[in-house]
Amino acid sequence: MDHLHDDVDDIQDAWLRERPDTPVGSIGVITRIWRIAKLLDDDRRRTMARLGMDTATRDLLATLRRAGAPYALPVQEIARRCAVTSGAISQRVRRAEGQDLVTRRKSDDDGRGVVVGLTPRGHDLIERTVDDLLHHEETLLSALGTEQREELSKLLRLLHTDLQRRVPPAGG
Amino acid sequence: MDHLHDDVDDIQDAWLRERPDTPVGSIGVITRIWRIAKLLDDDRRRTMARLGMDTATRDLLATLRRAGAPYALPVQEIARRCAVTSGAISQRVRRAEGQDLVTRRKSDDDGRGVVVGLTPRGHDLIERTVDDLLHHEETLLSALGTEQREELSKLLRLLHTDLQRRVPPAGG
DNA sequence: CGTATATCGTTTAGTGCTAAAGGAGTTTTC
DNA sequence: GAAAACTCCTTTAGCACTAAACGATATACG
Repeated sequence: MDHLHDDVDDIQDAWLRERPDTPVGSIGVITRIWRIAKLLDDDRRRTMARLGMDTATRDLLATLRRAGAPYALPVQEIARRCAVTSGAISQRVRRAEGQDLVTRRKSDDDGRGVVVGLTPRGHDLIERTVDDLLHHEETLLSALGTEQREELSKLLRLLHTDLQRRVPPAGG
Repeated sequence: MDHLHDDVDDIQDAWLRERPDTPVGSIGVITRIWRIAKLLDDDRRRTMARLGMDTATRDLLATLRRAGAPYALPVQEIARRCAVTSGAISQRVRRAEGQDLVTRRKSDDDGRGVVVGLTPRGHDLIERTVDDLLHHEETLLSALGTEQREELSKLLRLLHTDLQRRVPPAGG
């Protein structure tokens, strides 16, 4: 039996009290996902600040590193993989370029296209950061046992897949 | 039959391929929560824009409305309930005050304190908005059956409760 | 072919957050 | 009961995003 109770239960109860006919069923999932995402975001921002980085740059470098050699992708593809607009990537790249972490070059195939690649400095930096972060985030989930984590992943995957169909991505 | 596969599986597989010794176990939960939160955020922003509102103002008005009569709370308490800094609330209140949706008055008990209350206009606006939004968000979860939704809520509540202990709230 | 349409990346305006600093009022302590 | 410490709210600087507008190239079509 879980006698666990959180702020989100309060929110749901409050709407039920104030407006008994309003459907409150989505709150338990949606508001909790929001709140957890915010806590994780705040935590990651601080962790990155401690390492002299920021979350946006980390996301950019990690995406390029993960792509495998030669650690380069077109802007459009980075935007898709990071789930932000191409304008956001443009800004991220400009910032990272100024710190010599990435380079831009025109695409060979397409005169409009720009390919962004990791510099050695950028490669180094992400290499030194990614393990730290993933170890740390492992501990953030220690409230959940292996089985609970798998069950949670499975349900979130189902919801994520469906929402991607339902909600148009942030335009490009 | 979970032959389901999403972008997050790709991210996890890519790290495993590129750095076999890095612990990737947290990705399936944390990255998915992030992505889902972003999709929900984008969707809510658009829904609110369509209704001539914005998500920050909605959050403020909803918090006051939910508190019940007389629909007024001190800034500090709003910040806690909305899980943002008091500086953010200060800005939200200033914007909403300009549209005659809320009022500020000095607290009787504490010369430092400020109490923010809904105006009739603010009450009206949130009343007209909240049902629409909750009905809409109900449909966003329709990929999940009743039982899955309850299981998901339960696991998220467990994680949320634990993270609130672990991660310091955004100061303020 | 040449014009219309679409796509790619960038830029800009607008929004909204955190963190940190500051002014004002309150509580604690000796 | 005065000084120190704390709390409350606001303000500011800095970051980062979306949406929309804009040039530049690429593709499609009659």
